[in-house]
Amino acid sequence: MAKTTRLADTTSAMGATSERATLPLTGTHDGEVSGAQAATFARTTLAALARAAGVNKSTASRALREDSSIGRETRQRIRALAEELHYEPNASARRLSHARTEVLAFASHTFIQGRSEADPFLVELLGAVMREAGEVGFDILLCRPATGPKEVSVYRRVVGGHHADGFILMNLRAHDPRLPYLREQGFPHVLFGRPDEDLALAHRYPYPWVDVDNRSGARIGVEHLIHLGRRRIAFLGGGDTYIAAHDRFTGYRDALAAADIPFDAALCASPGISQEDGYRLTRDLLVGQAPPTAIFAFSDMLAVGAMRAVQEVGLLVGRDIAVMGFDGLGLGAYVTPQLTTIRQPLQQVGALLVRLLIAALKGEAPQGILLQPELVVRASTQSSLLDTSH
Amino acid sequence: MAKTTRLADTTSAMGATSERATLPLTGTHDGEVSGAQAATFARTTLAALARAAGVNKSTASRALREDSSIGRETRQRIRALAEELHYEPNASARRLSHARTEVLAFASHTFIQGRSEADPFLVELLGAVMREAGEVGFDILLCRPATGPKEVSVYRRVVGGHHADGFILMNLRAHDPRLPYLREQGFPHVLFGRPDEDLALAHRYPYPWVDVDNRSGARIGVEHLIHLGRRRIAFLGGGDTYIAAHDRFTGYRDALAAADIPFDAALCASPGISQEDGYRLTRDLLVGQAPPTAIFAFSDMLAVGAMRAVQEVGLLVGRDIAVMGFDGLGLGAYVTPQLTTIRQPLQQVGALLVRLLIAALKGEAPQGILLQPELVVRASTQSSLLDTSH
DNA sequence: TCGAGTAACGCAACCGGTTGCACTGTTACA
DNA sequence: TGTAACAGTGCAACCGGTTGCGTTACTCGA
Repeated sequence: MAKTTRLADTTSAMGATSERATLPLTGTHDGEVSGAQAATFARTTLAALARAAGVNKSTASRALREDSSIGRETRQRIRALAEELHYEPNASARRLSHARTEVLAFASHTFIQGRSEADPFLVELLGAVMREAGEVGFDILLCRPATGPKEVSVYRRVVGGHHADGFILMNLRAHDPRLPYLREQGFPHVLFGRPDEDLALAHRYPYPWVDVDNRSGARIGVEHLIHLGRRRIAFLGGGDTYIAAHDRFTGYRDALAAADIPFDAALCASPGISQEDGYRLTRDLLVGQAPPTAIFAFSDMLAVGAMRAVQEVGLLVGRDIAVMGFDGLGLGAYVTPQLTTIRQPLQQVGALLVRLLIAALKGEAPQGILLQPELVVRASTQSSLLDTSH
Repeated sequence: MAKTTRLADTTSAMGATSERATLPLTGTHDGEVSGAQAATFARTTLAALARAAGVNKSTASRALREDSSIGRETRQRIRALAEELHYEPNASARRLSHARTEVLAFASHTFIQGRSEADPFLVELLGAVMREAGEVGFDILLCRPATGPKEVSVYRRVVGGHHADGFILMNLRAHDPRLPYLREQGFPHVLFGRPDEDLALAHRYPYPWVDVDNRSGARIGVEHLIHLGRRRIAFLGGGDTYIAAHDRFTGYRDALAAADIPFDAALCASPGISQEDGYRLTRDLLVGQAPPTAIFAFSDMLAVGAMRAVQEVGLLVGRDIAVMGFDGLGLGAYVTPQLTTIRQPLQQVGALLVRLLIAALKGEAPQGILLQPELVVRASTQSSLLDTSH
C-alpha cells in the first residue's frame, strides 16, 4: 500500500518538472507537509522557556550561560526547565545578536581530486581538525572553492556573509591571492603552510601558521636514499604552484649537494599531483636513457603510482628501484611493498590549526609553529625487507 | 573618531577574562585587534545599501531577489550597487527571518576510524555530496556524533538549534534510534541505506532513502568467486550492527545456496570494520584447519588487510587465495595485486541523497531509490592477471 | 471626467536571541 | 538610623535581514 505509493512517486519525482499535475494524491501530500512543518516550528524558544519559569527573557538567557549576576537558585531552576523542555538555542538568532558564529571554515581545492577520487591526505587532516574543533565547541563549514578567477568569490561569500568566524587555509601557493584578501578584510585565519617571504614581508604581518618542515623532511628522505647507496635519484611531482612542493624540491637538492651528487634536471618531473600522474611520470622516466635507481615522490599518492609503473616494467621496488613518498598516510602501509615515507604529524597539525585560529579570534598575537616530520622506513626502499612482500 | 569609539567598545567586549594583565604588548595588541575588528564590522549591510540607493530596505531586499514587484530599472540599479559595494547578505540574519538555513547536516560515525585513519569510503561519498550541494546552493555541516547514549545529543543540537534544514544519515543500524527521533521531530532527512522493515512499518512512514543493493552485490561477487572454481569462501567483517553488513551477508549465503555449497560458520568472521581487523581476522582463518580458498570481505579496507595477511604467510593472492572487497574505492587500484571489488556508484549516491533531501524540504513525498553495484574484476581474484603484479 | 485597477515602493512588525542600563530589596557600614 | 554598595531581575533596544500590507501615482475603460 504505502509501498505502491512510494514507487509511483519515485518515478515522477525524478523528473523535476510538472509533477504536481501527475500526482493524484495532492491532498495527503499537503496534509503531510503541514504536519511536518508544525512539528518543525514548535520548538521551544527562549521566550517560552522564560514564560514557563516566570522570569524575563534576559534572565533566562543569562541563567543559561551561568551568568553570576543571576541567583544560583534561579539558574538551577531555569537550567532544569530547559532540560525538561528540550530547549536548544536557535543558532541563527544567537549568531546574529552575538556577532559570532562559532563556525570555522575549512577550504581546500584538493577535496575532490581528479574525477571522483578523494584526497586521503586531506581527509586525515580534516578528521584531526574536526576532532579539535568539536573539543572547543566549534562547527566546521566545508568549502569547495572554485578554481580560476572566481576563486575569491567563495571566500567573499563566507567572509562577507558571516558564515564563519575564521578560515583555515591550506594548499598555499606562491603569491596566494587569498592571503591579501583575508588580510585586508581583517578576517581571522590560519594557514597550513607558511606564506612566501615576499608576502609576509610586504604586509609586515605575521600570519598565523602551522607548517611541517618540508625542506628538512625532503632532505632527510633523500639522505636516506643516498645512505642506501642510491645516486640517481628522481624527484617526482608536486607541480610548481604549491609552496610545499617548492620546499621539498629544495630539500631534495640540499641532500644531493651535501653528498656531492650533481643535480640532473632530467630526473625531475614536477607536473601533477595524483596517483595517476605518479604512474605516468615514472613510466616516462623508466623508458628514458639512464633511468633512476631511486624515486623520491612529492606525496604518497604519487609514490604509489610510481610503484605501479615500476612493477609494470618488471622491476622490483626496493631492490631495483627504491621508491619513497611523503605524507605518511595510512595508505602507505597497505600497499605492497609497504611504502617508505616522511610522516607528517597530521593529528598535531589539525589540532594546532584550530587552536591558533581560536587564539586569533580572541585577538592574541599570531604565531607560527614549525613541526618536524619523521622518516618511516619500510619495504619500498629496503631490499632486505622485501621478503615480506612474498 | 567614530573609529576610536568603536575600538574602545571592541576591546572591552573582548575582555572576557583578564588577558589584559598578562600581555605586555597591550598597546600594539589592542591596536591590531581593533583594526581587524573594525574591518570586520564595516561590512556593508542591507540598510546601508538601501540608503546608498535611496530606497527602503524592503525594496533593496526584494530587488536583490529579483522580485517582479520591483521596477526593472530599480532592480538593476540596486544589483549594480550591491556588486560595487561588495554586499553579501548576513547569513545569520537571513536564516533567522527566513527560517531556512540552506545547510545540510552530514553525520557519520566512521569519520574517524580507529585512532587517526580516515575512512576513504566516507570521503568519496562526502565529496559527491558536497559537489551536489554546491550545485543547489547548500552548505554542508559536518557532524561528528558521539557514541553511546549521548549519541542523540548531537542531533538534538542540530535539529533543535536550527543548525541545518535537513540531515543526511548513513551507517544505518537495526532499530536505529536516530530515525524515530528525526521522524518525531518532523525534521527532514534522507538515509543512505534502507531502514529495517520493522521500523518502516511501525511508523507507517516511507523514509526517503538511497541505497545500493548490497544483497545482490554480494551475491554477484560471491558468484564470481564460485565461477572461478572457489568453494571454500570466507565472509569477512562488517560486524552485526550495520544493516548493510547484514544484507551483504545474506547475499553471500544466497550465492552459496544457489551453488549448493554448504554454509560453514567457521568461515565467517564478522567483527570489525577496519583494515587492521581484516588483517587479524584473516590471519586467524589461515592458521585454522581447512583455511578458505577465497575471501569475500565486507569492504575494500578489510580486503586490503586480508591481502596483507595472506601475503605474510607466503601465499599468493589471486592464485592461492582469491580476495575481493566491496565498495570500489580508488584505493583498490593502488594495491598490489589490484583488488577485485563490487563498486558502489558513490557519485550517484551522493547526488541523489542531496536531491532527495531537497525534495523533502520542499514537502515532496518521500521516495526510495535502489542502485545496483557493479562487479569490477581485477588481479586479486584472477591468477591469470597476476603477471602484472611483477 | 471619474472610479477602478495596477505597478512600484515604503512602513513596521517580526525572527529569537544578547546586552546595557534602570530598577528593586537587602545587607553592611558609618 | 540613614545611606551606600550590591545582589538579583526586568525593560527595551539591537543584530540584519524578510514579508504582509498600506500608500502613492499612474493608466485605462466607460
